[in-house]
Amino acid sequence: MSVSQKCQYALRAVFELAKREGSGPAKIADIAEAQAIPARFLENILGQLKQGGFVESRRGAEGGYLLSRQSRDLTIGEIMRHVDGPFQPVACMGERGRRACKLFGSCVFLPMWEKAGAALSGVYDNTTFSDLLREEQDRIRSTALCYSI
Amino acid sequence: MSVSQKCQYALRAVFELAKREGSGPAKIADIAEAQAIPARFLENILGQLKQGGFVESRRGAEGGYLLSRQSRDLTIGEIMRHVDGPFQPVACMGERGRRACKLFGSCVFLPMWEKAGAALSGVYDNTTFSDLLREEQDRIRSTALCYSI
DNA sequence: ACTATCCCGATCGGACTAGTCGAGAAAGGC
DNA sequence: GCCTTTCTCGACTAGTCCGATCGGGATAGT
Repeated sequence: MSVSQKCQYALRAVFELAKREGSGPAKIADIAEAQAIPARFLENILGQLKQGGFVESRRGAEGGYLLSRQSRDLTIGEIMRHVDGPFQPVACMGERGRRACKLFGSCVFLPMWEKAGAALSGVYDNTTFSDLLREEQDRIRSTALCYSI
Repeated sequence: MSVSQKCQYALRAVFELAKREGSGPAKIADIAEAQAIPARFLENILGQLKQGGFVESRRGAEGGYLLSRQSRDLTIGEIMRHVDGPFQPVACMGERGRRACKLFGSCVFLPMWEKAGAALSGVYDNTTFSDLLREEQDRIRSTALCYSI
């Protein structure tokens, strides 16, 4: 049910990179400040995202991180799965857990857990970072409008 | 995302009570055995369910627990909320958390978290214990059919 | 009185989460 | 060649929460 803090940071970091798409590498320190993430912790997270092939890094002066894919092809779900694991409400889903479950195959709840996991996938896999980007744009535009009135 | 072990036990316990609807009180020990729940732990859980008004108890010999409502009017979602709390993927949903969030109202992700929570509610609030009961009946019937062939 | 059963709070170990740290390696400017 | 900037990697830690257990008490039936 709940999304780990780490995962939320990861999403915010990727979102920040999406914001800066095409503006060269972004430094850890800058991302951290922009998104209110503990800088030292963000190091770990970006490392993990790099391993997953979501971001690339440039070292040395003027280095930093870049999105390796276009934000329009990058879904929230992909990042979440990579950081927090698959959308399984309970451990006894998937091959590994099913063996350990004492009620084995006959669990009445299993179909429901699967529905729930699918429901989450439905939300998270159908939201891309460019969707969020657009939403933020819209929001900024509407508040700007408010001020102008 | 994940449902606590305690909550799974709670659901199984209520399910077991639903199974025995109309057959007098069920003892902790019996429920525990039937559903593979640590008996001592189940005590806590049933106590909590009682406080929530989901079950009633009878003390002394031939005592035990009973469902206080009919299983057809009792949803999975109600039990889950009472044991694990509301369906909030992140802490910064709801009045209390929103104040603590550093990105305050301007968080791009919030609408998505709300959608996710609603998706879960959609699954869990629309499943009653009698639904599960019926599903189990169907499953038993179909395996019985298998054997007879 | 005796027994079966629920009841309540305290407690505990172990896992996991969030976060920190130090030292090192590559890239580029001078 | 040296220095600065930046990423890189693994180890480490403090705190929190979860699953589970326990002892002793209250209560109802026989």
